[in-house]
Amino acid sequence: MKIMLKAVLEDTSLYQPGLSIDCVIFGFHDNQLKVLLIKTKYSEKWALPGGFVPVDEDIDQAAVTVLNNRTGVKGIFLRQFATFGCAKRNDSDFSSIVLDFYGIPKEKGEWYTNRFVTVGYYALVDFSQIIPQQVGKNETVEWIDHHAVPELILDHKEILDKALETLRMELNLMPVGYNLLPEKFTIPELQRLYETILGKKLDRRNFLRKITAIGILVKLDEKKSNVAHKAPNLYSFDKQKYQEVVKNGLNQGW
Amino acid sequence: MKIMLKAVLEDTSLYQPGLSIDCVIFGFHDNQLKVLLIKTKYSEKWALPGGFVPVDEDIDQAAVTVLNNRTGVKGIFLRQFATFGCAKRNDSDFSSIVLDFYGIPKEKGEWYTNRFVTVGYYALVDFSQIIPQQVGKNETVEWIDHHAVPELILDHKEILDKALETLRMELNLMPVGYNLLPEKFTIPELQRLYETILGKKLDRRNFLRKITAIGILVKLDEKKSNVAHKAPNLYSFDKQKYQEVVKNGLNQGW
DNA sequence: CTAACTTTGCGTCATAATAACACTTTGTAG
DNA sequence: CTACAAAGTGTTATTATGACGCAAAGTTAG
Repeated sequence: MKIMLKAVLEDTSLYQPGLSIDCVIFGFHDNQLKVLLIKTKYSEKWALPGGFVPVDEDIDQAAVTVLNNRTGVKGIFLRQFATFGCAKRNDSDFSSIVLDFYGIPKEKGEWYTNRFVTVGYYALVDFSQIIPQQVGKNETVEWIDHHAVPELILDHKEILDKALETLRMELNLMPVGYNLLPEKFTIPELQRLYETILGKKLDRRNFLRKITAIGILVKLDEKKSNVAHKAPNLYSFDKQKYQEVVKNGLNQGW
Repeated sequence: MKIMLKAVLEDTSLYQPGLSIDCVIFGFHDNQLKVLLIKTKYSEKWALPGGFVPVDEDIDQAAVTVLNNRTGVKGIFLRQFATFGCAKRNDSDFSSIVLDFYGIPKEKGEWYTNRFVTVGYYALVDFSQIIPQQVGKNETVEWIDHHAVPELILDHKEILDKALETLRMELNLMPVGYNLLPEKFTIPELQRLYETILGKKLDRRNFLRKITAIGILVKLDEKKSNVAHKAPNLYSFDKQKYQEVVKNGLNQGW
């Protein structure tokens, strides 16, 4: 949220006032659902990667920019899920600390101390292809297991929770995996992804049946190597059909 | 969106800049899904009821205020569904027309001519209990069949479409009807509500089976009177169970 | 008054989707 | 070569769904 705050304050007229973007960036590694978080130097707490919205730019585009800055990857799954506008988001103590840290005088930082509303986006990215980008010297970017998320600034925890809740719900409407797994993967890996997102165990055999019934998987003539026990078969997604299903949706209740 | 624009411009520091609320208010009458729309005097086009956000107020609360102003009813179903922030929303031609109409000089109306991002909410209300409220003398408020929606200002049509799409999707996650129907209603009425929202016919007998299986209906010892043909039985919702199901959700795909 | 018609209410039946579970295969580790 | 762990491939019982049939209740047309 404070990407290039200094630069923004140089000419605040270029940015939408009182509006920010926050991204919940999910990755999958070691059977863990990871979230990309930022450790700021001006606070003990962590934060979601975020940014501001140029006045002449779509908010969706601004979210893409945030994502590119943090992950260096383009063309990934990104979806708006909610907008957060509690009045108490206006934590002037917090913004004062940030301004102090950067040595910005209060008059100049007034734009930033006003009440902010933030639009939440969540992204699904391939962990193995993303090297967290350090933006500026004053923060560290890290993948953190979603079960081990430390205290976050402001209402970022609430935003993160809502993102995960939305992702869980969207699992019923679309397949997931194309964006979170490498090109080639195994069914057990895909299953563990689902289990991790849902937070519960699934039956191996029933999972296979349901997931293949969707018609988005391509069984490769290749097995995973260097694994303990029986080598699982490798699969990849039929990108064409995958996109179709994402677009048209799965189970329609009515 | 231009409720009390004049009053707002009196002291713009009290309002969140560049941010508005737009409400898609659904009602059900004569087997038609109705939307509450505003006919403004300064344009041939219609608009969604909207408003601005006081800086010290939650956006959800601001949406409630809009709703109360328009329908005069409190405690109704209201849900945020998306935020619209296309750069082209910044239609300066449009805002100039509005300012001209109200006779507001350009300097004073600068706050309003800036680019706006709007948060979309949709509401479900009992048509029979709502008398559209006229706010100010320069606009008319009317229930309009969602199939007969005229041309709307800016991207309001897109917002309306997205609201309906969201409502359709949410039908798979929760029951609907408590907010749209009168206290007592018949199964055929409820079915027609579902059919209207979904835009397709449902089988009478299968509908009854599915809807009763949810366990939210109470069969009353009373039949609808003054109707042609066989008098249908009246039902009401078990409010307790209804709320539970809305909270916990229906079909879990996984 | 009666026959035709419309709508409601309550079923059935075949099929599809889901949950629960058993056995075999393949490779590792000791 | 034996024990073990994970993968792959079933089966079966139960439930949910979709497609219909038929009788009851009330209205309308002649």
